[in-house]
Amino acid sequence: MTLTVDLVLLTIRNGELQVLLVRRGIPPFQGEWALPGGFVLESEDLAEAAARELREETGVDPAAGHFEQLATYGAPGRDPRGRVVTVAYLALLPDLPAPVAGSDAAGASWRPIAAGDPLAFDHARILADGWERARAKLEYTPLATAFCPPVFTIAELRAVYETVWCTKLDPRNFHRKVTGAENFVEPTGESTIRDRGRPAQLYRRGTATLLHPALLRP
Amino acid sequence: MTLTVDLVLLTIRNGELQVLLVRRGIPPFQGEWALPGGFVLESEDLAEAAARELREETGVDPAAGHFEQLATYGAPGRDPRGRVVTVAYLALLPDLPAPVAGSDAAGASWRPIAAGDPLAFDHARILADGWERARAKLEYTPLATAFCPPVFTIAELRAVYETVWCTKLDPRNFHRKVTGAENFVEPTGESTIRDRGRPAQLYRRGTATLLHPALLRP
DNA sequence: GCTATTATCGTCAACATGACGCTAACGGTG
DNA sequence: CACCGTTAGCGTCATGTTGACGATAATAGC
Repeated sequence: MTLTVDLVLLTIRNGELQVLLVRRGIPPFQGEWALPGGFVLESEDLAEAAARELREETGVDPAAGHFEQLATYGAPGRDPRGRVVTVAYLALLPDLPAPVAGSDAAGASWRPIAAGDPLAFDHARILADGWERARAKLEYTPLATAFCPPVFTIAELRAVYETVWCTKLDPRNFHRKVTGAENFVEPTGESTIRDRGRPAQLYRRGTATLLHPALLRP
Repeated sequence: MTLTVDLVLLTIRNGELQVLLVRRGIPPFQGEWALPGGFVLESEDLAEAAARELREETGVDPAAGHFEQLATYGAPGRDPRGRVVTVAYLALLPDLPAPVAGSDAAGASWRPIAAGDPLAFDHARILADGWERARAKLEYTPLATAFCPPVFTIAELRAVYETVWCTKLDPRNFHRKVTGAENFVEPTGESTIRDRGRPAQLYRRGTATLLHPALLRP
């Protein structure tokens, strides 16, 4: 029985939801895209193994965004080489200035999730589950901020929702909802100009862990 | 690397939330309560292994209630005998007329979850996670019906919520909410007398898989 | 200045919710 | 059979949230 961890790393770049994929260097599925992952060592916890892989493959500090266990996949035929069970972890990360360089898998790159690249093993299913988990968590938790840098505008936060949900949201209602929710975001007092138009206030993450009431998908 | 499945089987009996526990016959933790579970066979999927254990330990058909993967636990020291990773499954079951008899584990019995029995391994944590999952799922899915027999009254459904959430709900508002939600429950046309008082209509599960809007905990 | 653009505040109707009054329909009791 | 305790189910009302959208503010570019 072989146990691995696989990572669904999501981020938002260029206004698209992207996922970190690696090109497989060895069979099976050689040359195809796959989720990054690796073996669980004898002495480490599952979350540790996932965090280690995250650092190795991307140089990213797991504390930068959000990190949670997604699900475990163990269908008998999922790896042609034998019985491999994998514990999938989901991470939501801000667009990182120091990405994949200098890391283990030079073949790793951010790919638009909507591109629908064919994936090795059952990774398409794992990715779909991760995306759905992310969509759901945006509804009832303030985790959208995990996609944002430490300081951000309400419009940037709204773009996260619009990107993950593939919808458009009313800027005025969104602003009211987010600034009205207890401890979702807190103002820094600063303001900035990101695009054209009136300067926007800057916010940082609040202390809330749940959104009450939820911000439901349209 | 040893892989097992453990089961968090919840049901409501005598107006209490109860969990199926077994007395361990062998060390470690001999004589203590533990969640039922067993090894995953080479040829079976994880959900299959969990369903097989469910049948073996309780004689219950997994289709009777609701069944889902909960999470995976693999801290290095969680089993003193060596590295054992366990995939936990959660089942919500109606109060079954033909329970544990004639099954594998004669030592299995339903225990009130509130009793706070000390559990072997990290099973207290797994049970707590399962209970919390159940509480959360009642909010935004119609899964409360999984605790009910095929036909039930609104008051019985309300008792499920009150038991799992440890609260009291207003019978009138609950009735309005449940009967007003699309496809949560559908009337059978029959009515019955369960306690004292006016006879109640009988309902069966509807086809909905999500509750919209949610039924939030007070 | 003037315009395009974005941020933020306000307004209003529709809807959902919590609190609670009221009537209906039973069983039990004198 | 009248009466009462009990539970089911309907209606009402004040309150809070949401969606749609008008209005104003503050910037860049021309």
